[in-house]
Amino acid sequence: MTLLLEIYHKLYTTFGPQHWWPGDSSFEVAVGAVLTQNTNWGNVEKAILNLKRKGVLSAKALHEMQRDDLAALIRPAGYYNVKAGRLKSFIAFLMEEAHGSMKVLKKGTLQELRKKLLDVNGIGQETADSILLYALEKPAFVIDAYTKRVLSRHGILEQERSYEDFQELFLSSLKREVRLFNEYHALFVRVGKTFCKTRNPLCSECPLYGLQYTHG
DNA sequence: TGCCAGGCCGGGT
DNA sequence: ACCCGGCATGGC
Repeated sequence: MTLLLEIYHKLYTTFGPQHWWPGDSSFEVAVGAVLTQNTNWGNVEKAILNLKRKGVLSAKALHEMQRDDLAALIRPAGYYNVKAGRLKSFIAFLMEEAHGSMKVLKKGTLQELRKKLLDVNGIGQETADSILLYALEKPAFVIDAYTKRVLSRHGILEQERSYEDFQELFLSSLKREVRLFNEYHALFVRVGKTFCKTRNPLCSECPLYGLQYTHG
């Protein structure tokens, strides 16, 4: 068994299924992906709840809304002016590309959609992959701060390495399945939150403790 | 109370 | 090709 698969099994055994991504629709998932940029998920939930209460959690409604009005609603998510612009950029793309329909957008291929998403202002690699995986159900492996931190703390790949380097690690050794990629990334967030906080050094409580030490 | 949270952009070197 | 400042709220 490969190292990456072994890590997956250890995490899954410890934490069980994570049931990601929280959201009632693929559109909501995509909105959440933008709002959660460098932001606590709890704050994102408050922002999304505001949109739901106003009845504007749809491409059409948000497309027609003024940027500043949207900003006021998503205020709890932080960076609200920036994120209001980013949401409107994404929605303008969705309207242009798929008449505002996530279902229509889903018809594209992973590579084609990834390239187009990266051209949208405010969508970088992690957000693009999150939308691809969790909203559009394409096998894109999401690399985030937790993934990098957990892997680097266990001596598998240095934190300074690029997004592509980390992603290649997974793509080259795992079967490209949505179900696996979904659960795996969610498990990294889980283990990161539980045992791998920014401040804490490598901790012996972690299910991955003692896995592999190539340095440190 | 300061630090942190499921990044990204634009300008500078 | 990197490096950095800016963007902001809420919870512990």
